[in-house]
Amino acid sequence: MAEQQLPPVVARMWGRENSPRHGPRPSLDLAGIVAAAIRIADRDGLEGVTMGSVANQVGVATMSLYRYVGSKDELLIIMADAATPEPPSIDGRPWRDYLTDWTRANRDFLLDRPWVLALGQHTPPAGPRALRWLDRALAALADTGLDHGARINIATTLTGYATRQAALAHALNGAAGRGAADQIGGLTGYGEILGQVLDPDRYPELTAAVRANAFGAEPEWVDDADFTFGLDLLLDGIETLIARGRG
Amino acid sequence: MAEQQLPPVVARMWGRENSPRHGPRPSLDLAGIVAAAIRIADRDGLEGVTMGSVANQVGVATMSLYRYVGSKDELLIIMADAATPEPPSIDGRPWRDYLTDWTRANRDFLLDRPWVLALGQHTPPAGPRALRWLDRALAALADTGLDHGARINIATTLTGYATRQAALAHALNGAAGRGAADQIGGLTGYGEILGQVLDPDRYPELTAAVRANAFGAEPEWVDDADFTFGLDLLLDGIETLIARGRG
DNA sequence: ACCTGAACACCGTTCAAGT
DNA sequence: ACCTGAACACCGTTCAAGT
Repeated sequence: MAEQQLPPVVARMWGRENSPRHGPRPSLDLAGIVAAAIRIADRDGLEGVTMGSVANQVGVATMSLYRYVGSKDELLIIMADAATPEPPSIDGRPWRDYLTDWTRANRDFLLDRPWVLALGQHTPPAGPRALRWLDRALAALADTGLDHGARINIATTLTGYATRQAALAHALNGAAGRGAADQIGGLTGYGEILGQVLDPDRYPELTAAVRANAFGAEPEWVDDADFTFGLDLLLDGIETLIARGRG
Repeated sequence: MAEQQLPPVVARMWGRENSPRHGPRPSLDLAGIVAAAIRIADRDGLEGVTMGSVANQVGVATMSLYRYVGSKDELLIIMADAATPEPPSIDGRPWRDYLTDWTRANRDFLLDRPWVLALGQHTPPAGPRALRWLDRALAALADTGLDHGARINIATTLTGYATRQAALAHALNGAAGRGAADQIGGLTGYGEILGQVLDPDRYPELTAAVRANAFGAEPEWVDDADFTFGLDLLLDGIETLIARGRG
């Protein structure tokens, strides 16, 4: 009975549609459609993903897709989860080692598939893959004495960090993009743009930062050293918290 | 000469288009168009914002807008910046006090205008308002002995945290939405959904968390206590860093 | 029960014509 | 130099008709 009140998207992500199954066998399945859509997104970005292009890729009429997904929005949500890899495995490592790896893998996956970034994180994790990541982070923190709420919070904060970092790196490196957003980051040099536009009276600190070349000509300020820097900030905070709980 | 190579969006955000100015006076200006678009987004969300609806709101034909913006994408980027308030003022407060306030104000603004979340953070900050926020964060950290790179990094991490927190809170509270994404968060009870869907063997830790009621029936786990919790994690990390630099 | 052709409503953008 | 009507290409979605 409870099954019935699952939101349709969630039900579909977990293969829980009630499928009556008589009459002609379906010539497709959701997984095939989603895989095709992911292939298109990997090749052409998110704006290449069209109900038409997906149907075409799968060899079917556009309207047939509506037998398998409620709407394009639904398809996008399901795609984002299906495109997420498995989290790294723990192998008995201490929590700090593992979560460093976990967060970096999270960022790397988003750099590989930047279109997942564009899909936004407006949805609490609800797909099988997203929840695996959450589960693994909780497992890594199992022996720290932190309660479930704190552990969930930490995992959330770390994904947030990975997401932000990936978005920034992508924006600054992404000379490839066609959209208006991509004009800002690309080859032109972010620091130079700021230098041209800032009034030193209203933006004194930023002006100083630009003059100190804090935004190098190359987008080095979002490279791996910076990633580690911010991550260690977070992990130090977590370590403090654990010590406090024990002390 | 340098002015010329500003990306068009940036030039427009800072009022730097080269305006030849003869012939009939324009009956509109960018600011008016952007204000109208923001009004629509506040009322109807982002999907209410259409070149047609904006033009209508401003009393002009749809195509006239293309005299003022290069594309709809550009308009959205400019909107996001224009809708950002001024950052809180420092008033000589110590960095930790101020950055706490700064981060919370950042989140609150995004909760007020959730459509800015949907616009994504795929662009490095380039508008007058976004850069004011960055400048103020740098100012707060001026006396800490951290270099520009570190200070920029910290500001970035804190905005990332505010964004993530706002996105999550909005998703979990947002029974109001129409999209497929909003079905997951709303009234149904996020914890209940997880409970129905999780296989305890593959998701042992999450299952335990759900049983421990870590995702209360009310979405209390993204409330203010949680916000402060994660933020303090970050600030503790920063404090450690500053102390290390001085020691 | 599934697939599909035709059709609808809508939307971003271009262009040539007006003043 | 600005505004606009007409038109184009495209897209998500519905529905009734086919098998």
